[in-house]
Amino acid sequence: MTDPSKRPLTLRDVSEASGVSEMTVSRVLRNKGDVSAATREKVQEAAKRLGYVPNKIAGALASQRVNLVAVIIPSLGNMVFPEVLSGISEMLENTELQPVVGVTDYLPEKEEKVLFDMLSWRPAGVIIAGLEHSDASRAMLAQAGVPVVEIMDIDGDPVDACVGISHRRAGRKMAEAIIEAGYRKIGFMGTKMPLDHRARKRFEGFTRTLAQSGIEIADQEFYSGGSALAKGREMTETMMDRTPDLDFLYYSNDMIGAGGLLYLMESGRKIPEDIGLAGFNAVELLEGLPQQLATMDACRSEIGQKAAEIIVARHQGQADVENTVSLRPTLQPGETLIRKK
Amino acid sequence: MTDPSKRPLTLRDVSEASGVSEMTVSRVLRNKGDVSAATREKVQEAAKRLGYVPNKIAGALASQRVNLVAVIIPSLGNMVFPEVLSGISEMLENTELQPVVGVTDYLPEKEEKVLFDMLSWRPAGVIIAGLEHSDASRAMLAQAGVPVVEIMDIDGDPVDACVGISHRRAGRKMAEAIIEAGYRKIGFMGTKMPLDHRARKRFEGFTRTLAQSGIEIADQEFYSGGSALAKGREMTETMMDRTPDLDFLYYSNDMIGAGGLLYLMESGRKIPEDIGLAGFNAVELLEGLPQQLATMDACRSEIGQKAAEIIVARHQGQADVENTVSLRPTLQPGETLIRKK
DNA sequence: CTGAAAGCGCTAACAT
DNA sequence: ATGTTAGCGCTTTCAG
Repeated sequence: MTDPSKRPLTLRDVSEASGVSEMTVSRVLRNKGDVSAATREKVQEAAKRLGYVPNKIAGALASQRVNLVAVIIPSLGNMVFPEVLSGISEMLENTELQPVVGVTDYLPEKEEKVLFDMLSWRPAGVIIAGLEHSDASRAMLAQAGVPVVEIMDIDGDPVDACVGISHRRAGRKMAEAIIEAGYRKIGFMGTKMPLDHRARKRFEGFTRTLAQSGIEIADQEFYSGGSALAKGREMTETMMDRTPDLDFLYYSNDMIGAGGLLYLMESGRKIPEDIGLAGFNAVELLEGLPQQLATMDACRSEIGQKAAEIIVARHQGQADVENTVSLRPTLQPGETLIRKK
Repeated sequence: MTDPSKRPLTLRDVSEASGVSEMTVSRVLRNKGDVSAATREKVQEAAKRLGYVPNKIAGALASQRVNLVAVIIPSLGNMVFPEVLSGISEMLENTELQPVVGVTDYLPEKEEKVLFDMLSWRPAGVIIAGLEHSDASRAMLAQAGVPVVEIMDIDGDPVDACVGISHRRAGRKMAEAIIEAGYRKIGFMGTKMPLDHRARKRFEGFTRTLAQSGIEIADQEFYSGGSALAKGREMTETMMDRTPDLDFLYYSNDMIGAGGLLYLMESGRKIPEDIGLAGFNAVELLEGLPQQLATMDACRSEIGQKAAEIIVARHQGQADVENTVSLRPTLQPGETLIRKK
């Protein structure tokens, strides 16, 4: 509030200062239509001198155009989502569109509120994490009248377009790799999942595939809140005490996996001979661990890029844009998921 | 673009559907002014049935009021900033205001662009990281006509209000603690700092204080990009090879510090007898490390809260709000900064 | 308690 | 190449 007195400048102020009509000033400032070099000069000088900042609210109302893309994600603390955002920003960089972020904290009611608030600004498109939404949210998305891309997950029924990986498949692939490597007594650790549908789907794909080989999860443990690394340690200790003969631990994310890894190394367990480990997400952090944790890349950056690409294409009027983009995560065995013995 | 045909609904549509004047519909939807329970009912029913989403663009233009607070930060990848954001969101939760985030990637030109773009939406306030801005940016902030809070840092000259810690003091305090603990041969590792003013100020405070005790940094190493944990390892290895008799390593952030810690433990160094370590930021991650790294809390969450508090107070017309809030980071010695011998 | 009229600051569509 | 006119969808203000 440095200068609370000064009313924000309007086009009119620039018009008067430059002696050019408002309309022409508007043209110059938007690089629209033909304007002589001379007037253009005058206007730009005046605008800069006054420190004019256009009022997009008025502009948007008049033109019925908003260059904002609503991006709705569960959390910023997860690192996964900032990376998706980077992908989006990158792709939007050279367009007129720009992302605006809303956070839901994994709460459907909050998602509903955030969505409503963002839609009330009439964005040019919506990118939203997940395929599970309340009825009200789905209705809003369906009625929005702009492109909607649901991201991260493809196991479900998108309102419009979707870009992501199959988490069920990811769980299945991991199970297959673990069985293939000869592990049999498997423990699972993850977040309490009622609202983390993707973690839940991975778990489902995982257990189902094990079941097909006649294997049942030997132990499991869930957490919420706190330092993931520390939780990974704690849960691993708890579980190994409870079920000492486990020969593999599957973690629903890399951070708790890293905690488990550190714990087991300190306990003197031989990895991966004695016990194997795997996480999920391929976070950068893993590169600095004493041993490379097995993981699976969730294609975070590509998801963001592809989603943004779809929004841009649709925004430009292309109707024939692909509607579902299924990305394939790659298994990175690292040094903790290797044929047993 | 699920239903590209349907033009977004307007107040008028709700008005017609409910048989109530636009004005009264507007009143109901905003809970403003007195409306009889009966009409209120009718209107709400109609609005919900139609799936009406108010147009904030029109509303903002008419009322000259926008409930958005621009929050401009260098990066989302740093974890520091999401935490500041949480503090802001938390504080704004029960007000009519809501944060909108812009990211600068530590680039002054991008900051200028982001600021310009955000100001063109006429936000109710601005929270922006750092005290160093281009002349153009400072001018925009000064002219914005809304409260501006510069955060993270207080060593400098705020445009309006500011909330943060003194990074010079933080560097000094760490130096004092290290000297006090008896370490003398000190190495420093950090990011290449031309644009990270806060890291630079910590470094300055640190070296200056050492100098006063006649100590000079014995070795230093800088990095950019890549996995911070891995970089911490690499740099530490490089430095210990080059200068084997170092007895303390000060890292400009906890992630590289953690990498260094893991590396040194693997190398069989006794910590903190043999060599001491410290980072900066008190990130949650540290809780899961095999040994608790010394660090200093940057008061991230409080900074966000306080900044938001100032915006809210000013927004409500309080002119007498404190202008500079200096928070005091606490040194957490952990297990890696303890009296030598 | 409810309604009618007059803009908010800009741009689309038409002049000139 | 430049200017004029009429709104965009809502809220403010003032009348009932």
